Amino acid sequence: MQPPKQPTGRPRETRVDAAIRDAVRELVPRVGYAGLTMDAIAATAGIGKAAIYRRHTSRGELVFSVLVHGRKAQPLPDTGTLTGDLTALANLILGIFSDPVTAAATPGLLADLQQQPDIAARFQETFIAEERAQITALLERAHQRGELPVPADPALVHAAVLGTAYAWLFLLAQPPTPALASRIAALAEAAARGD
Amino acid sequence: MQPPKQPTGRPRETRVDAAIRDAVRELVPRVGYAGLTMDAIAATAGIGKAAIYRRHTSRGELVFSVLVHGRKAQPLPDTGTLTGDLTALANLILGIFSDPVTAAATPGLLADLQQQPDIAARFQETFIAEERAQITALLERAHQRGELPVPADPALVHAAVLGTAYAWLFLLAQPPTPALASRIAALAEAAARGD
Amino acid sequence: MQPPKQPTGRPRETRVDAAIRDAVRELVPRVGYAGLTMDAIAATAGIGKAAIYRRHTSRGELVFSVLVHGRKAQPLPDTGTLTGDLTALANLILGIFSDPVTAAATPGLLADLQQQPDIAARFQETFIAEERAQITALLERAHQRGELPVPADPALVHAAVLGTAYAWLFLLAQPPTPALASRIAALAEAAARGD
Amino acid sequence: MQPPKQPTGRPRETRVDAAIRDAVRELVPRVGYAGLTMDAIAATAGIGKAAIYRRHTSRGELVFSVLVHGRKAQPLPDTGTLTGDLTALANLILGIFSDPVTAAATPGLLADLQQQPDIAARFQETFIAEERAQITALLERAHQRGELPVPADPALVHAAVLGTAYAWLFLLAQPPTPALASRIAALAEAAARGD
DNA sequence: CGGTAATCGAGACGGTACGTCTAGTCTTAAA
DNA sequence: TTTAAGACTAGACGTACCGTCTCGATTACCG
Repeated sequence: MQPPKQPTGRPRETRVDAAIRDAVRELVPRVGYAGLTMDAIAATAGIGKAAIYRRHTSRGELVFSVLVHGRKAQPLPDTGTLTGDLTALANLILGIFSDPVTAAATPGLLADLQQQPDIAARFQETFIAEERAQITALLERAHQRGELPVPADPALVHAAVLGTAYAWLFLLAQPPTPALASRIAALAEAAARGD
Repeated sequence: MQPPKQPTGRPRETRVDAAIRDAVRELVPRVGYAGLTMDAIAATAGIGKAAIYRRHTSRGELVFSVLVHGRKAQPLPDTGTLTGDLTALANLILGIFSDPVTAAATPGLLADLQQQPDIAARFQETFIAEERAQITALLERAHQRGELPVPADPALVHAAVLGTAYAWLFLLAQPPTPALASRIAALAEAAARGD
Repeated sequence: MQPPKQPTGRPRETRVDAAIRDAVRELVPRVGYAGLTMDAIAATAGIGKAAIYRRHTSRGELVFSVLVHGRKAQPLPDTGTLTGDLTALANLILGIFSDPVTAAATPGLLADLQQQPDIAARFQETFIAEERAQITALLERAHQRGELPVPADPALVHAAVLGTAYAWLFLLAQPPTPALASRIAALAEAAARGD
Repeated sequence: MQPPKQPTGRPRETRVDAAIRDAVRELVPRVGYAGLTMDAIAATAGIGKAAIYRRHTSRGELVFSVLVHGRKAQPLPDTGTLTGDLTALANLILGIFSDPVTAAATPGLLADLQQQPDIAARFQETFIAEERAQITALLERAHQRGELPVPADPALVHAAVLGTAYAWLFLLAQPPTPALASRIAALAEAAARGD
């Protein structure tokens, strides 16, 4: 473990980080992920491009950091039933995907992950791992309550909830219905029971 | 009914279409969707760029035409049971996603669909609509056999099968397991039963 | 000398040659020499590009043929005096350069000559050689009349008349004045006398 | 009087201007004006195309700037006689036209002037105006010495010297002879005397 | 309080792909 | 063999973007 390197020189301005974040959030819904350019971000934020590259290594890493890494973890409530917990999870995921900024950026972000292993790893370690921990916990609670006779596979439940929501919105391009979360929860519960 | 427009001038060469298709199939797994350039396609195919742009309006439309539209429809067998039919469907979808060319291109292609409504529409009308028809048919057969007391929602089954497979491979980045198809089929069956 | 090769098949249509010539003459003043494209010529003439290339080897050769080679030789009158003959010559050259089509095409044509030795040779053998013959003849007549004690150098007279007119119009970009021809004739006469 | 516009950002590098100039001078004699491409200039200069377009609006403007505008004015000596001054002028002009770079570029450059009024104006204001000033001065000196009873027309002398040299080299495609300069001077002197 | 060092906005830099355009060739069916 | 129509290869065009670098000015800490 290296010593925390005493910083010298002029300190970075928090204002710049905020301006970058705001500029990305403003631009992504308007021009899309593919139309997002570093020059436009810098111009919108009123900063220089060097200030961005001092904080982020590439455009993909920038968008990832702003949209995924910068997201505050949303805790899931313990509703007391497996169905309730899974419905809350499905609602949470649908909420994330329905946010205009996330919706516009997600497919492009996933495309970038294919080519950039380091960002893909961070995606797994943060967003995916956090969700997985929540799922593992709620399945464990259900197992302890006796709702699940055998321990469920968290990966399959994860894929079922996340994938069905993603496919509904981005592959089938259908608007979310009020009942969607509970229907996703139902099929995820079936996946958990393994029947 | 439009008149069959008498073609004049030199007809387009089938050889060029084939060369484009082969070049894309060769390049995509090697350089990825983002690294695919029109110049490289033209050079690899041994043709001029104008010949590509005469046939395709954009890189996204080109890859879509080659990989999605050019795909021959694969019929699903009637296995006689809902479980068997859904397992065959899951296997078919996993097979498509596991093809090296498709796997390398799919996330990038889906990202492009967000920005290009015309291609998105063609994606819905071809790939999605064909799959939907197959799903609708197999659910109808199951209903007639009495396996499904009430008619199932094809859209939810579709999202469940397609999305879970997609999430497993591209979001969770896990290798497919031998049991994956049958487990996807099981949760899709639960979605079909609506329980 | 090869036999005059008996032509077989469909004979070439004179109409096509005329259409090409008219199209070039129409387009050159409008779009300039640099803006002249083979497609535009073919479209304007209502013919196919192959019909042009069957008659001309390149764009430069086409414009040369139409504008220089296709020009009917204009005979100079024998005015009886050196001054009169040279003034007629200067008027002839100024007239050629003042024609809208020739004016728009000449600088571009000369630029092409630098790169295409075969066309440059034809330019020398036709336009330049014809003018040179006229100049040689009028100088010879003046010598015989006693106006020129010693034979003059036709090349210098040629350069003086042709060059001064060209420079006035295309290098100095000045409009021709009524007296210009006689003033050019005067300096050419000085060049002929060698004083 | 406009404010001296405070420059911000990274200043342009002199090195780039020099590299562009050198590349053009190297390429023009080798490939000709028509064969000169922006890509080749950028590659030869070892710079990006954007650096060229940041400085020059078109190929014509680039070559003009490098070859005409970048030329250092060559002063004419006061030889004390009209003949001597005109011979020096003719030698100067023949020298410019005989430079391999200028010779290869001049006809193409003049062709471009026909289509680009802004460059044509700069050509008049720099190259032509400088020469005209020199000619006006030497004619004035001759008038004051009594060599010219009436003031001569600088434009005609200009056209005579410049045009005869141009025609000799580029229209008649003849190699310059040792006596050429003095013969051009003689006919220009006749033009000055107006006889 | 003056020096050191990293920051800031601005924008030029090399490199590369884009989609368009042109030249000159070739291929069709019809004449 | 010609015709009109138009597809073909090859390659330059001028624009746009990425990620880096350079400028003068600014802002903290350290001695």
